[in-house]
Amino acid sequence: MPQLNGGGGDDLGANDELISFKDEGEQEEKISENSSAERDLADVKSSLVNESETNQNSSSDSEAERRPPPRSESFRDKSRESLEEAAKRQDGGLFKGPPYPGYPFIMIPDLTSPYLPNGSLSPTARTLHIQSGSTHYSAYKTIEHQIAIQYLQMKWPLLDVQAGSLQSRQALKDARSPSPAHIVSNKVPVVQHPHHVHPLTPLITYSNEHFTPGNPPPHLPADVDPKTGIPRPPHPPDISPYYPLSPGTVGQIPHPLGWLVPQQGQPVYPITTGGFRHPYPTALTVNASMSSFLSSRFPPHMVPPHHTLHTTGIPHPAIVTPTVKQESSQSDVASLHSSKHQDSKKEEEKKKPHIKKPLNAFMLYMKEMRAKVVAECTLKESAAINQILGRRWHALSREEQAKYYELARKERQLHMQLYPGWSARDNYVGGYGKKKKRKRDKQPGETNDLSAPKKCRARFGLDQQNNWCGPCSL
DNA sequence: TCACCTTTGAAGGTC
DNA sequence: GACCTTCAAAGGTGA
Repeated sequence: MPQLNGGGGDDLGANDELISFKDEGEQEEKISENSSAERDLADVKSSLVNESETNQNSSSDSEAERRPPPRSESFRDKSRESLEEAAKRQDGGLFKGPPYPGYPFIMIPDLTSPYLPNGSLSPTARTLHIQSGSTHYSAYKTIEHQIAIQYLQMKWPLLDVQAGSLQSRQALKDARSPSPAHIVSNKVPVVQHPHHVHPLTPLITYSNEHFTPGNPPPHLPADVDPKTGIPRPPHPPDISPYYPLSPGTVGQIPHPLGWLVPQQGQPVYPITTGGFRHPYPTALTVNASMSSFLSSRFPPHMVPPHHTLHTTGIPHPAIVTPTVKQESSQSDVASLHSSKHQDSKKEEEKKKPHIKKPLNAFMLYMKEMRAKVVAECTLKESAAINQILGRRWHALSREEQAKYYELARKERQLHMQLYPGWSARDNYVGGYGKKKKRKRDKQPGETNDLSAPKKCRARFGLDQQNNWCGPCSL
């Protein structure tokens, strides 16, 4: 399988990415999850039913010989079969584009990726970005917009602001005006509440809770979150909901760089000099190409500071300040009331902000697809949803998976640039070898007797004959 | 209130 | 190198 890194020397990507598909033979996976929801669910349902049948059969020794192969292989085979069958049904003509119409990566390693192995933009890509930026320059009135767009394009090539999409450009231009487009968007219906949308990156959602939504201007139509009831700002239709144009997108925040600037009533991120706060503080600093580009293209006062912002104590949204969650009140209060400032300083130093791990490909996929699965299925239990997502993940074509691997690779790259000294071990509670919590004690390959779909079936009433859960169609 | 469940992948440690 | 462990997201569930 294609090495995503393409031998480009980038060791950030996992070498074994997509290798699992080798085990699946040469299946012609022309099916994507973009197949109709019904068909997709039917496939999932079929797989789950087969699995359940397998489990049922496993209880009978007399049928042991007729039992399908081990579960994992069984699933893969079944998955392949179901895929092939589905491919036939679809007559090969229903392949719709990837969920990111504007996605510029054609997953040919190092041929189209605008990033050099070292993570910086290649000259060609940079040129493209600049050119596209020029195009947008005519469309936007303010230079602030230009900075925002350029930065978005550089950091998140998925963002369809440069795809020449008149719709997207119009959407951006009219971001302040109400548009129902996001409602009818055919994209993955992950219209997350800003509270759940990472403000920095389209896909990583390190610490969404830092960005509680502000009150939208009265003139804006409030897209009310059905769950929370909190109004959401309209979202540009062609922009993946993961992209943080905003909690508040453009329209909600007066400042054109509002997505970079703390919203009112959000003291989490202190505003630095000039009020500029960047969600990925060092991203602009680290990326020399972008930095020089900004410096040369915009007046100094428009260019974000180049010094190490993140070292100044400005938390990245990936950072979950311990004081917010766990170690909060007690020690803080103690430090406040303590006359020993030095001790409190030491304590504060010990309280290193929790920098979350960058999301891997599957996590990125889950974040995108979860809402869709939840919408299609009555299930809301994450364990069950994750099982479905896991199956869908395996059902994805290589190309589609490659997108997420590529995204994950870039996220890791960016994360590593932002936090050079960070290690995944930093997040280990109690250090390696000391379990934070007890998880399931099962042998590799062993599954719990009560899988999530089974739980679902048990909960909603399993049709034992069909082994089918009516309410969720699984 | 919080661990658990459940998924895959990445990372780090151990042997 | 193989194997193991932990964590990343998510939200319902149960202790």
